[in-house]
Amino acid sequence: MLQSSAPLDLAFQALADPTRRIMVERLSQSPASVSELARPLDMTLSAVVQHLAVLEASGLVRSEKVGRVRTCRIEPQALRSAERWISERRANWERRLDRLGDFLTETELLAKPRRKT
Amino acid sequence: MLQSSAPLDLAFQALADPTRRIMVERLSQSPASVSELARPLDMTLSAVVQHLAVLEASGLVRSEKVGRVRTCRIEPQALRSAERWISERRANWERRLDRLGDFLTETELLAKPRRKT
DNA sequence: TAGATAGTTAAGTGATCGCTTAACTATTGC
DNA sequence: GCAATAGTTAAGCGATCACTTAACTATCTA
Repeated sequence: MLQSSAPLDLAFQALADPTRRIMVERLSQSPASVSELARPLDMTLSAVVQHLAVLEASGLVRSEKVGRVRTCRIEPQALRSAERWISERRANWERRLDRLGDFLTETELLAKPRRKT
Repeated sequence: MLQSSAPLDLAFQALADPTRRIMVERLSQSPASVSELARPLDMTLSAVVQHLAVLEASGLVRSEKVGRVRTCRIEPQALRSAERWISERRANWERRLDRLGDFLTETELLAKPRRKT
């Protein structure tokens, strides 16, 4: 499925890289400049800027430049969308398992009504 | 950051592809065979098998073969880990925003104690 | 047992990724 | 105004990705 770039593609793609997760982690504490984001990372500033571009394209991070400093901050809405997609699927599956459990219990009760549960 | 393949890398990587999200979506309804997973997808069975391998490597999906049919089902635990990573970061950020809000309100109250809020 | 069904595996291909180097621009402090 | 700071951009490179084709292995059914 070539070049789909739906919002969720971009968000999960962005979160798939450990460097970018470190950046998100950092930004979840407080906003930070590009150099601050780069500090703990073992790569060139250039690489960090490129990661930042991915994060911004995904909507997970927003930034604005004042003077020569670009300040980056997290955008919780995009985070929420990704989170919701997962939780809905998981919830759906778990609801189904519950119903199945109920069904099995019922069936068992009908088959051997004397057995205590 | 070459070949890190931590569990979260694999999970988000797996979820980044729309085809694989369709497969997870399908599996969140009920278990399914490889061919059933392939039915709505516009690609060869071979490609679907390869996507399935990615999903299994990520731990999001588990499968077992009986006779010539491989039945796939969702593994909610891996889904939960990914979900939790996101929700913790988001929660962290939002808690911070709340504290900031409180601080600003307080400051405002101290500065202009007469103003009603 | 022959033919259909269900899936597997390997090899190849073009596109995208994650990075580097290098050259550059804009801002700030002395 | 000059040097340091902060970030940007383009080109290039090897690795990985999402496929395809093709050849193959089981299993089931008539």
